[in-house]
Amino acid sequence: MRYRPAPHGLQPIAASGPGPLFRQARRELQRVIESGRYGPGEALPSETVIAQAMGVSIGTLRKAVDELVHENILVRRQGKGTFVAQHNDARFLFQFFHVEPRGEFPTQGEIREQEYPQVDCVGFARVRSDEAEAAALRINRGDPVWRIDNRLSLGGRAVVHDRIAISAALFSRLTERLYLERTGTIYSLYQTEFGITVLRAHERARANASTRETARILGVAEGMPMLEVHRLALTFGDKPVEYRVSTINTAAHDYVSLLAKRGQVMSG
Amino acid sequence: MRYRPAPHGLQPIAASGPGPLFRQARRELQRVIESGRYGPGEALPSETVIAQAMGVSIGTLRKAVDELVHENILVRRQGKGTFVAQHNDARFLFQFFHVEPRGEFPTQGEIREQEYPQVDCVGFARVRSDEAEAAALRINRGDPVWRIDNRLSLGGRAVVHDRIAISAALFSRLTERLYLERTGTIYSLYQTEFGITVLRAHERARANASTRETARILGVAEGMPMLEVHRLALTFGDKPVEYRVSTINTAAHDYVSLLAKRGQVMSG
DNA sequence: AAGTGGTCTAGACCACTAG
DNA sequence: TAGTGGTCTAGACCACTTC
Repeated sequence: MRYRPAPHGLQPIAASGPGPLFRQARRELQRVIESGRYGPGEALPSETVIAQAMGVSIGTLRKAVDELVHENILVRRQGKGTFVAQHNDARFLFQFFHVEPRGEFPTQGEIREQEYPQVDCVGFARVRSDEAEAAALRINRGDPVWRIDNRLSLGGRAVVHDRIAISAALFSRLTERLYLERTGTIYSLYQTEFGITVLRAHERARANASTRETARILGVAEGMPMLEVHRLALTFGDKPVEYRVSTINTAAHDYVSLLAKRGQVMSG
Repeated sequence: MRYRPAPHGLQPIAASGPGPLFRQARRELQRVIESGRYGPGEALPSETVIAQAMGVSIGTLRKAVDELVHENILVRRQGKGTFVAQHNDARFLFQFFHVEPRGEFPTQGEIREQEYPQVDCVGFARVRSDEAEAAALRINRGDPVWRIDNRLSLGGRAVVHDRIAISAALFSRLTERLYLERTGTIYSLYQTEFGITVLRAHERARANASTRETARILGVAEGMPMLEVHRLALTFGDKPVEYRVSTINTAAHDYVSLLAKRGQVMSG
């Protein structure tokens, strides 16, 4: 008979590595998830099984899972199991979209129902990366990237021009057709077709006069004050995945800072 | 002998209220903190004492404290105790200041050392609230507010014009002198002098041409694209405390979105 | 040495989901 | 009914701070 590895692929935590036990358990869990052994939307083994496989108590294992749930890597569903997070879940739709119609600040715990924008692709090309793209994606200047331009509309009005750059080496299988015929968000495409999960992002905002190109795409006058958001999306290990510049017409819309949404707070 | 209440003021959790036990414990803790029984910077009784007083196990009590720590209401210090958070702690200095010199996105876990701005007051007056101030602070239009204008400088360059509005009824004891002679941030002043702790804030950003007033204060040309951040700062119970409009010259600086800073994520 | 928060355990019981 | 995650307990031991 051939040797058969444990079907779950989980290693017992023996050599007392650095840090507390629950953090080692967390790393081991993350290792298995990154390995692709459990894909997006799949259920992990039950907590008791994992705890036994790792040789830790269930309380310790739960603390490890808590951290991964908190970082949106896992999702718990009571009575069903613990699942690898996927981007087409409703709960992640707005994790990276922060433009809303202008309005008053919400009162009390009021939750504004958000609209997801209509996306129209206005440019798709394989080009050589410019300075900013290369620096953000940590590739060499001139290395090929896919550069995708989209117009985002809310309530029928063009509000955002997105220019997306992703490494052509990393997304070599990408085609315009694959992109246009996707269902769901582009982050869902990254995850489903390329196995790349966007976990978090850096965002920096500034004001700038609209360029001719953006003015044309959004139908505004050239030189209008526009809000420019530069985003670097990261996957496991803080590896850069996507560099995106969103140019927003804030005549009737706002960019809503994330700390606004719920009683969350930095861990410091 | 006179009856003497328990010195800590904590009530046992008897009537099984709504939700799980640790959440009731959390509410009871928050109640005592809001009551002012323990002021900013003061230590709470030890976890074992609190747990006994409430009649819950230490694990349950710790879960309650975990939540309050996560929302920056409490701070744990191993070996010393659990303390009510105060705003002049170094860890809260940048919780509400998000302007940085333009630069590349940080690589890996790199931590940028931030500079705290020099603040110069350029206006202090008691005026009748305008539409936006009244709506944000949930007072009647025309109700008096303190309106404070500051110029914030980084590296010797004027970068931000802050216009702050706070209810004059809520901060009736405020004087220009008290404001000017404060040590620390204005949030520290709210907390120390008025017992009002800012816990979190809503922020919305947009681009706008600079007004004449802001142009003068910051020394830029009128009509330049400026980044405008509207912030509503809240205390316990999501009660509004301060409405602030920050107008930022983003020629050489960025507004850094909070989700950038660490692997934190919304709780959903 | 004494007191604090931090970690870890082993097990009981509850709430939810599915067949 | 069986399996999952969610809560709660009681206690042991560790790491850090202060005296």
